[in-house]
Amino acid sequence: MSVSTLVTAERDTEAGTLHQRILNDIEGKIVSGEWPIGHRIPFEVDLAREYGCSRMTVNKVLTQLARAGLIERVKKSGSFVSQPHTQSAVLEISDIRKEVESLKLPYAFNVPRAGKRKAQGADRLLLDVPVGTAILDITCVHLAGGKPFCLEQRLINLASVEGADQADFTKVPPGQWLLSQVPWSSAEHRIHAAAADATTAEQLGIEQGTACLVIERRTWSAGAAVTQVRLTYPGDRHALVATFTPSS
Amino acid sequence: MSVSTLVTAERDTEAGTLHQRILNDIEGKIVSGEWPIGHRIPFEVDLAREYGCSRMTVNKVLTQLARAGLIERVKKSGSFVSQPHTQSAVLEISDIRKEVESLKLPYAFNVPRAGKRKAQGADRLLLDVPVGTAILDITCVHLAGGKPFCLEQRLINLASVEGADQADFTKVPPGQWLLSQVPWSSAEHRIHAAAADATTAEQLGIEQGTACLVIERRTWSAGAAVTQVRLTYPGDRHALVATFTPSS
DNA sequence: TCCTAAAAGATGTATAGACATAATGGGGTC
DNA sequence: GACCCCATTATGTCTATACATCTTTTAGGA
Repeated sequence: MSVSTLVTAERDTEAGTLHQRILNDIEGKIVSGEWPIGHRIPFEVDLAREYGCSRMTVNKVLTQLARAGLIERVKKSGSFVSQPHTQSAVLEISDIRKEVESLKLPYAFNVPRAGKRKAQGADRLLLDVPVGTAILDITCVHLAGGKPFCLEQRLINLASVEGADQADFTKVPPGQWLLSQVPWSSAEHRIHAAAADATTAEQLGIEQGTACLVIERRTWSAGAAVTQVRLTYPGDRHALVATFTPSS
Repeated sequence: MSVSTLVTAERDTEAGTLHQRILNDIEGKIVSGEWPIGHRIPFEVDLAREYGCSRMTVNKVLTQLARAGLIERVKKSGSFVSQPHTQSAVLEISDIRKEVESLKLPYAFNVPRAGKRKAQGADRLLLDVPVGTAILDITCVHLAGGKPFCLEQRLINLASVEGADQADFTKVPPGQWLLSQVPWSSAEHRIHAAAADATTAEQLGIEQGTACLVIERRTWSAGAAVTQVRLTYPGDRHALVATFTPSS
């Protein structure tokens, strides 16, 4: 059922390095509420004395905690336990083949539609490319155990992805191919619920109007739009799971 | 529409500190693909020479990049550009009042149901407390511009939250109160789509069967369950948005 | 009294050096 | 040739020190 799980923290309950021990210790005091929000934590030199180490070591720990958002540091004044920034969760979206295989179901996919065309005005909202840019428009149905699992509707910016027009997406699903090709990216996710329309319902083998979980992702690499994908899951059967622990 | 947006990176295109400059430089080479996945990046001593700084400075940058998942470090072998771990996104869920107010709509809420009771077997799946524990069971409807915006169904573990049984949740919504009370927490999110049942539909003023976005969150503090909440949004009207840029 | 300037106190950044740790590769031995 | 041991090498961690930077506080002068 779960798409994925991820825990950020490096949880060494039992101290490994001194760095780890100090980090866990301080984090523990914050998490437990022993040091409430707004509390000024001891100065670097005092912590250094307390743990019997140099200020540099403490400084690195505090820098890490500050980056993680647990504390805020003010020159001259000291370091303070910060208001939890709101909830932050790390959400990991693995590629769909892995997702299916982790459920111990045989994976397959088919491509009912794929074609090259010029970007139109409406595509601008999706892919962030100028009108007229050559794009690849692919629809892909992922199957788990022979039954439809997820509908993937994807646009790829041919200008920014080398060799995408030669790739054979009937052999490798586009998502997996892109993951292996495009080095790294920034991404924007949009997650919402929608009732399945007639086409979607047919392709997923569900009834029209069924509540579906829709994940739209836009990806950039070095400032240029790479791809836009819309993943539709039958909503009652699938969920995104994200586990989050402050720190790192 | 958007619940929230968060960008992790500290994007100083134009170098501030040496640390920042090296970090941006190396990250750039990875993001641009100049250093492809699996590429062994120069040794610390070589980078130190290249940037005219000490090994410690380079070491700190690489440590940070490793923590962010951009590179993997292997003793003796060197540091390598890592396979993007899959997509990771930082998802921030702010409290609902802020969410509504950021839409420039007047916020209000009402509490159709609230009561103290003992945890039953069925609650174990939700809140992770032993049967018989005293819990608070609250239903809360959040309104934006006078119209239902979100349905909140919440369980609070009275044993782990000081003063929750005295709090007046007709004045402050429970989510906001908890955020200000409980210092920090680990959380597990489950996001899925569901059709509105009769009760939900009535409370949200929508038709039965409407696709809704459901976010379930369980929160712990220092190992003890704090609260479980189920937020139901009419799906066509709301979406979660998460922006992600690699690096920390 | 009030404004300004200097001192003090905290973090920020960087260095050089030391030792620990782990993987690799190259012997040497059987 | 197979195996084990050890030197090599790159990263991991920590220290002691130095100077920069930014606030707050204090002291001084008009």
